[in-house]
Amino acid sequence: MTNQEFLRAPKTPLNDAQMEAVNHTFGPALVLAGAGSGKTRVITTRAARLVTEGHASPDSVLCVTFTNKAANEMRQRISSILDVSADAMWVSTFHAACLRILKSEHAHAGYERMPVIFDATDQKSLVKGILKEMGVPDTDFPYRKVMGVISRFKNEMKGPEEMAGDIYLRGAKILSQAYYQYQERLKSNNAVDFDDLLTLCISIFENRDDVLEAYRARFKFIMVDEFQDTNSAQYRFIKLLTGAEGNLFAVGDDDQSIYRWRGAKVGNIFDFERDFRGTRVILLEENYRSAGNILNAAGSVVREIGGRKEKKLWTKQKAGDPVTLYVADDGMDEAHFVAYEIMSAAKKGAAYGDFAVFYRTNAQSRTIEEAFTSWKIPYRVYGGLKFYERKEIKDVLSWLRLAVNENDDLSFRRAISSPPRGVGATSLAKLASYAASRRVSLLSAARAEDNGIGASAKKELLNFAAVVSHIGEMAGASNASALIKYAVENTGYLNFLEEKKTAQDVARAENLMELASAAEDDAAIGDFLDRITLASESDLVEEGMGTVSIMTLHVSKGLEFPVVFMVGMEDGLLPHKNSMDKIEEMNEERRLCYVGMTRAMRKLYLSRALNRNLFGSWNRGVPSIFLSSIPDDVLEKKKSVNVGRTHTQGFSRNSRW
DNA sequence: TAATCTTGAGTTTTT
DNA sequence: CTCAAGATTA
Repeated sequence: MTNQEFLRAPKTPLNDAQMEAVNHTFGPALVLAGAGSGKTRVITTRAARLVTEGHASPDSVLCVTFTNKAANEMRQRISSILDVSADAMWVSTFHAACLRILKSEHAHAGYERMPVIFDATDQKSLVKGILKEMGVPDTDFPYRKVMGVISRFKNEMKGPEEMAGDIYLRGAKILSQAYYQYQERLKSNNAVDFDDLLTLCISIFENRDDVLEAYRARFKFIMVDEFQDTNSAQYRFIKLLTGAEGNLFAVGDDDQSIYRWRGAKVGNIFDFERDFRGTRVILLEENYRSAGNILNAAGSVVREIGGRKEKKLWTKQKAGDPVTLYVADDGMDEAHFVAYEIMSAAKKGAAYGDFAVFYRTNAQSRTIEEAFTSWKIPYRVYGGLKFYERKEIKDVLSWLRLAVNENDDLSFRRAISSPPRGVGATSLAKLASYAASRRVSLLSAARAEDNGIGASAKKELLNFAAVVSHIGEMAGASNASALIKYAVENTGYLNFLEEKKTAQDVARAENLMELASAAEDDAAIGDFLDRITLASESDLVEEGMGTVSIMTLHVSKGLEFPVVFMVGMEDGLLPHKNSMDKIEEMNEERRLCYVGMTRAMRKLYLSRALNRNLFGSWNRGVPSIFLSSIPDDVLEKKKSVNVGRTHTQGFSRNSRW
């Protein structure tokens, strides 16, 4: 999983259960791998073994995971075990695998040219635009909900018709219209969204036996990581690809299922044995990561959930330090406690990279960051605003996307006003209705002589179209990085930033340079665009960076750190207030808590505050119900020592308490 | 058309 | 409190 584990791995022999899993060759297997039980090692060793023992050629193995980071790490580890190249092996995320399939098979899904991928931001503006046009009040149909419903139906392979007929769905009729429109818009932009990558592959497989057979013949062995997080579409995709021999090897842990709200079906783990007769179930129960007390405390939190696959995680490690529960006066005090503990350890020689701070909501990061800044502790926030979702990045990329795909009206709208060039809402509306009536893209409408736009805006539009065309012509000849540099300068975007010269704009200009260097490895701009829309922030987490890592509990999954702080252990935060009245959601919060705790190797700190400022008003902090699950003998309680107060010169700013 | 003010909403987000 | 989106004004 991490470098530490990787370096340690070759020295430790596999345990019996790991050995059984690695040596499993034919037929279906379900490996229930507890936190820190070496599941990545099992998958990679097995993949390598299938090849070295001659059961499979590299190109007949497909390994799917959820994050690029996990995929990259897996590939690296497999090739380091193998003496032959593992390049031919498909080790990737679900989405990247589907993208790759679609690149050859898109015609079977009704796409003449390979569609581009619209990311979350694009989806958002598409949905918002549709709702606005439909004149639906956003109080009744907030775009977030609408997007969620559409995604849910897609992942169940249900179209707008089925949505309209869903009697349990409030506002089904309107929602299904929005859904229909949404798909239409994607199609006319020659675009697909993340969900489509999967669902299109599924429908190709279901409608074209010959295509399905070809892929089945190729992928003799399929492995799935983090199986508990697969949604219906992903499971269906896997079931389709798994041929008659059923060489499907799934690894997962129902206790670490934290994406139910996104459509993940823990039930897939329970259905597995039914769907694949004769499944061999293997339990990995020995934990190699955490000290005894930490494992004990974490296990107690999740033990209260009903209907789990019962596993008893154990470790040979010593009990170690007790889990420390710090009761702070308020959020500031809590943050300064964390900073103080890290600072003291650092003075004794600990590396900042050994520490991580987890919280339930992004809003909690601010307080921690402020404390770290005042103590001069280097930190890095993971998650939050993604690099590729920053305004300046999306602005420049919109030019490139438009140049690559002239039907991309969404990118047109963004590019035309970045930087602003005297084409505003009125001209755009005219242009849009012209384009709609002739069924052409906005870009070709901009080039049209008879589009009825006023003279000055028309001139701007023609200039704009000329620059786009030029970028498009260059796209074939120059590499991605050079093209980005060209676009940054020739669209006037860099000038626009440099003229303003505020600190933010300087930072933005720097980000654009970073964008160009991020593209250096990609030859074609199209590949670069695909790669970054499928990239995520957690891909960037690296250890030994010499900085403290701070992130949400969700982002922490799959990582490990010697010392972990979990802040905000209060009812309303963890468990989150919106999840407290439904038992299933409450269980998911429990699992989330468990995931966070089991990231810790040596030392785990939990903290809560007696008073917490939320959205500008003070609330009394009620201890998290999860704390009451943890046995007293592994817990060491600490009262506030107000370490922050002395540091920040007295009861400054926010402290009324 | 673009900058500035006001209002309102705020869980998590692998791709 | 803080940020983003919409409304208003220059």
